[in-house]
Amino acid sequence: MNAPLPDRLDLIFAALADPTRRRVLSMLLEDDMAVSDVAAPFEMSLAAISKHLSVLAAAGLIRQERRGRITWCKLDPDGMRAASVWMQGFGQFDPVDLDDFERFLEAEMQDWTKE
Amino acid sequence: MNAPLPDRLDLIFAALADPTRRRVLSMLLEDDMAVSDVAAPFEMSLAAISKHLSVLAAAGLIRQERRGRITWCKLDPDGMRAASVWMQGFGQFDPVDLDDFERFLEAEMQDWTKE
DNA sequence: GCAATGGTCAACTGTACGGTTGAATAATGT
DNA sequence: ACATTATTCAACCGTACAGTTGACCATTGC
Repeated sequence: MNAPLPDRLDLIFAALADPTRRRVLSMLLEDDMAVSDVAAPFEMSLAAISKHLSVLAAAGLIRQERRGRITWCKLDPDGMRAASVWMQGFGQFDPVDLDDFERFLEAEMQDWTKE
Repeated sequence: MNAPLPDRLDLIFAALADPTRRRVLSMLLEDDMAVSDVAAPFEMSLAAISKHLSVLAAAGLIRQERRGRITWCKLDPDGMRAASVWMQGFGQFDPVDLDDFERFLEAEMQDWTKE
């Protein structure tokens, strides 16, 4: 069930390469959500979002738990941490600047709403 | 010239999603290299590696500097750091464990030589 | 039971990607 | 000048991916 790490990194980074999926992750950072609720703010079909969620789940970035007829989506930080640790080795081991992170998130927000 | 951040993250994560390119980055972590030297340990054509290097350069993960007839490839930690910072926000802000990183690199190494 | 809601599956489309080969460009060595 | 080395370019191939639509389960409400 646990794929070799390089393959897992393939899945994780490929999953993160899509802006829609990154935006979904940011949404889940605030709260667990049902699939429909995740899909609501997007302009694409529910099926498309469902696929994106499958990609994120396969990468170990989220976990989906079906309860009744709704499927809850929950962030799974373990997948992300694996990739993050891998990447840290290239950044000259600088301490992480959380202010930077907030600015980045803001920049993404602006992009979603600008169009 | 500086693309909006989400687009940059697209490029960065997409570049990292390929195991060949991650392996190239690990090689460059040890030393700057000419294109041919980068290509040597791989079983694919030089042109293929050249393309991979272009992808990495476009993502801001490496920088290529042509001197004479050889093109030197050098790791550019800035691109990676941008993505790393973005990711840290999802990992519960845990401190980075460099021992983990070394184990990960080893795992990748094993995979390259296994076959 | 029946209709509505929540989500996935299947088939299709267009486009991007990883790889190949062969020719082209440019700098070096003799 | 000429051959060699270093690298890219161009055209092409197969496959994977993001999106669509429509049919297909489940589960809940009346």
